Amino acid sequence: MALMAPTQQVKRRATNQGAAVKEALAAEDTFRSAQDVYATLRASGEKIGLSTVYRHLQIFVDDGLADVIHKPDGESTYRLCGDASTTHHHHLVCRQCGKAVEIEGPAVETWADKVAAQHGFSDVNHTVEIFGLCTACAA
Amino acid sequence: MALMAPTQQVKRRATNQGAAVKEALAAEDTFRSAQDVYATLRASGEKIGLSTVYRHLQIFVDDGLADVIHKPDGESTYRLCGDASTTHHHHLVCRQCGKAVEIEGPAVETWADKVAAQHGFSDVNHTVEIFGLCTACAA
DNA sequence: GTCTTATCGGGAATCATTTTCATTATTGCA
DNA sequence: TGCAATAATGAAAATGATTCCCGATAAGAC
Repeated sequence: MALMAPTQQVKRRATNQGAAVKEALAAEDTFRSAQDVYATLRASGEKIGLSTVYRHLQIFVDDGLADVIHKPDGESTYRLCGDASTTHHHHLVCRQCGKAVEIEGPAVETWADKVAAQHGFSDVNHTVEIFGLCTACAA
Repeated sequence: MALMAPTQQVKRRATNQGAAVKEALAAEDTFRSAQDVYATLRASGEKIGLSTVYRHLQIFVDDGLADVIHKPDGESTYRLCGDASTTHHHHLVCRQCGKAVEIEGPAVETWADKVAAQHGFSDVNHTVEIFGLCTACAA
């Protein structure tokens, strides 16, 4: 249940598949679903299985290399977000194309902690995502 | 895609099942899953189908009577939150038992709108949820 | 009471994600 | 460099929440 655990890279083998998934994510600054990444890789001739895509995406999250956003329809989307040392941040996401901008809101962080403390909640954690239509999709 | 659409109650028949679902939700101030509500109702002898539970929960959301929170594991949880005229608010949720406290953060609202505007995003929307362990569950 | 039709509900169908497990490929080490 | 130990892979099956289908049921109108 430990939260906020910093980087603690577990021994990990270097494989083509792992690199391919990372590349696919790195190629776009949008949040993408596992199914989407899988389809893209297969379309580009990559030899990889769906399970493997899921596995690597989860690994990136565990290692703090990627962020996840759970869309309202239940699908999980991933995006590389610097290494684990990167500051805590949130996202402004286009609900149409998934393009995301990293944003910070120091005030929000402190506010969240304060509110939680006032109600006696511990081991606090929060999610803040702003959705909208990017200029491109607004057309 | 119209957001923030205020109450526009469609003609709706009064049924035992609908009342039962609402009662089940009203009995607790926690976010509960459809499966959970269904199990509770059946356990208490209520004659109702799973589809019906889903249907009513969705209706409550559409009518602005309930709020939804999509848990990281993909499950959707519901909670009655006043009528549609109730002010926009967020939640401080216990990730263990689901107990929730309604909270407000006017500053967050304006911040979100400003950030979105700065990046040219329109039709903005946001989700802010604070998770933690309530005093009861911290034990 | 009777008719019209919204609502039910059980089961099949979806769909994303996870698990299983036999096969394959990396890495550490002799 | 060669090889054993074992992490990684992937195809198929399993899971689990949610939705769809459609004949049966019941609420509201007259």
